[in-house]
Amino acid sequence: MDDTRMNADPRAALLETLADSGVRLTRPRRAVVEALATSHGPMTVAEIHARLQDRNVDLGSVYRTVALLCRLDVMRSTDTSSTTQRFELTERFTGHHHHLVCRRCGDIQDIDGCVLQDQALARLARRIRQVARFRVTEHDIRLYGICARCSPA
Amino acid sequence: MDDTRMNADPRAALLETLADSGVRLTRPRRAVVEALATSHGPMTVAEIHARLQDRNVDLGSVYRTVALLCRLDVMRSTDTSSTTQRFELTERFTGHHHHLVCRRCGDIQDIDGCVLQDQALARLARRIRQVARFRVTEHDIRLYGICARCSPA
DNA sequence: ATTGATGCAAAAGATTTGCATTAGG
DNA sequence: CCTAATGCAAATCTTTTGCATCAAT
Repeated sequence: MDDTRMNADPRAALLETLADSGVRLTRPRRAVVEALATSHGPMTVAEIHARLQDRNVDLGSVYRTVALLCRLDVMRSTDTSSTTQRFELTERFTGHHHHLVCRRCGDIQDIDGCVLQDQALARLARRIRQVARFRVTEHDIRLYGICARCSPA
Repeated sequence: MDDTRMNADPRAALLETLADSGVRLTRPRRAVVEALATSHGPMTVAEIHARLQDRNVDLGSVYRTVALLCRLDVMRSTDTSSTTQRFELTERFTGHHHHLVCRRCGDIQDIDGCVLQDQALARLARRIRQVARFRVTEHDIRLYGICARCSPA
């Protein structure tokens, strides 16, 4: 596990991507970018919205902003077992990382780096391509358990 | 990756678990067990229900059966990026396995076995317990890409 | 016969969408 | 000024729940 997290503060890069894409830099979009900049793991839309309390942004606009950022390949919806989607910045903004998933509260945090050997991964991908005709392009390791806040003591 | 899938047909074990738990062995429950027995990966409730077409089982009853099986630790909700939950049998019925997740259609299939070295995993878990106070109990490796059916040719 | 489970329908969440109005460029 | 984007509300989709009725034991 190496410790290179790409962007401690991806704010500038995010705003630049938005500007380059030609969309308007609106108050709701700036607000969402602010919220994302300080996240330590995938967030639900409601969580993002909650960080915008005093900014008076409509929940629907947060949904639309997240959808926009997904189209721009800036965010993606991560896997969750719950009925509520969670979104995170793509790895070009966060660096390669994996996830700690709490079985009790459902919270997900990032862990930087990767324990999979490139070599082992390549071998597996080749094998899967042969037996399942499935082309592997990315991977995620998810470690499930109980997070600090949910731990008995 | 070793190839020990625990139960080619978990049907009997499932029915036995239900019987042992003291719940009634009803028509809808038998039907759901049938559907699960032949799955090759996590399914949505709608997909399970679809396999029951002619059996005339209410969608709500499928939801309730799945919830029951989750309480009995027979199934669990797996992670998905979509807004629709997917459920799979727990590893005591399927054996340890990981997942191939299609980025295009969202379908998820199982891959038996594991590429993570026990040793590497143990080291990582220890580290995470120290730095994040998070107790790892299970893990999943997810390989994303494009499945055979979604592949151009 | 009992009572747990079902079917049906209504309710609750999460997400998406239509439309009149606002504000970014 | 022009029109993309917002706010608000209605619509949609998934999942949960209440209740009268049915069927497993």
